[in-house]
Amino acid sequence: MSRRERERLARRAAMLDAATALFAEKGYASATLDEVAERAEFGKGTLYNYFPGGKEELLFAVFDDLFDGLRALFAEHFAHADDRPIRAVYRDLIARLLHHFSVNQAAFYLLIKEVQRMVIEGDGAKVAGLMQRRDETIAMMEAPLRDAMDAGTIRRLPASAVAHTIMGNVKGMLMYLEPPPDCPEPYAAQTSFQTLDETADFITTILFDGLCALPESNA
Amino acid sequence: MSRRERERLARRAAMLDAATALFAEKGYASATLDEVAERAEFGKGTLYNYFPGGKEELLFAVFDDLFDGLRALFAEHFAHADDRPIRAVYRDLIARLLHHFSVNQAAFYLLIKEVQRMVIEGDGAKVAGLMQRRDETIAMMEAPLRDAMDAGTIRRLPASAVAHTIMGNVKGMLMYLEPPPDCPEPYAAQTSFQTLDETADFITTILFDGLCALPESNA
DNA sequence: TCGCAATGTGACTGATCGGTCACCTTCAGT
DNA sequence: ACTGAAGGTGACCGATCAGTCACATTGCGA
Repeated sequence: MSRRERERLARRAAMLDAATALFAEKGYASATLDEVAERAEFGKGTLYNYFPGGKEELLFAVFDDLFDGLRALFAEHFAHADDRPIRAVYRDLIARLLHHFSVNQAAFYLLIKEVQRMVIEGDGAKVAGLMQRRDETIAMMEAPLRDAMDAGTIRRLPASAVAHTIMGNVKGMLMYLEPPPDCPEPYAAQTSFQTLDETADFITTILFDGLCALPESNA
Repeated sequence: MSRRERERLARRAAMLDAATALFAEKGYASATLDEVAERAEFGKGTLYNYFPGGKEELLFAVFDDLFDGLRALFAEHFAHADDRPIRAVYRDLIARLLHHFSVNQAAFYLLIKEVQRMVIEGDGAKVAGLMQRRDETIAMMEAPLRDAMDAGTIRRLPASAVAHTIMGNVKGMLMYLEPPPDCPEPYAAQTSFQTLDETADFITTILFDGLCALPESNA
């Protein structure tokens, strides 16, 4: 039982890794199962033993992995972040998210691109499930926001919209400053920020302090 | 000269319209030239008389149209917006953008989805040109921001990053509150905002006033 | 050691679709 | 009216790829 099943899980993971990388590199539509099989070092037929639903089941399994990763990040972050100032908690969360997506570029591209595509092109039930997972994940940011609103520490606004806004700005800034992957010549020069920490500060400043609230007298 | 050429332009426009709608509905990869031809009420071969580069040339022509539309919107907006308070100017711009994309959903989906896809999957030169058009377009928002920064009205931050942030938040909120197009059942309920104006206020409040700056004493 | 059940495999198939081209229609100029 | 060039057309072609299946391989139990 153990040996066999452990191997099975390892193979499944290898396939998921290959699929994740390829879907991110070439896009779901352009990646072929032959390539996935080749990269995972299995025959194509074997993919169908592990993912009978074929290419689409593979994609959803990849999504599940990505959301699990994000949820783990949120859970871990908020577990250690009690009773610190809300702005600091979210500044660090934003920095963590930037780091997470920066290390794990495949996750980043899949979440901004393929989730989007499924939402737009996919059929009802599948999309609904996907959106629900996405919203559940993002909703993990909401409770501390609500608490802070109740405590009067931050402005009262729809918490769900604020959570989506934070996530959206993380993705947006990464998009803005990492338009690669293979980055042609005339790009990348004017990115404004050198480090992910600077980027996190920028996002935090805009979202928490606002453009209008001037820091000091200013010139 | 006149009659013939006018017709030619009208046909070209009809093809572009059909392609825009179909690319937005089904995605570039899934839309077929047969469908485009059918919807435009032309034979497929005719497409190649107007767009010898085939499907890809058609896509880039569609992009050009979309960016032209956005540029016209920016130009028109800033032409009438001298010496009003910067926050009001951008609140109205955000409302206009929301309205523009809301009316012109195809433009919205293409800009968030297919431009993204080209950036990630397309080859060097094509992507560079596309990014340049996008950046030129968004850059039209920068000058008034720089002026306001120089005047000390708003916080000094990288203007390009701020402009991309504004645009990104417009797109992000539309994404958040219109996940259709065909909208399955379990969705759409929890959108937080009833009107585009409320949405514009939300974005403006977050970006200009910030979450931390409390309006009045608050409870 | 043998046999068989479980699993791996990749050549094959059917469907799809971008792009082509030989033919047809239209219409401006005479 | 006639004619020829310009432009429209859709059946066709070749390439691609998801998914299948008959066969090979593996490893466990006896």
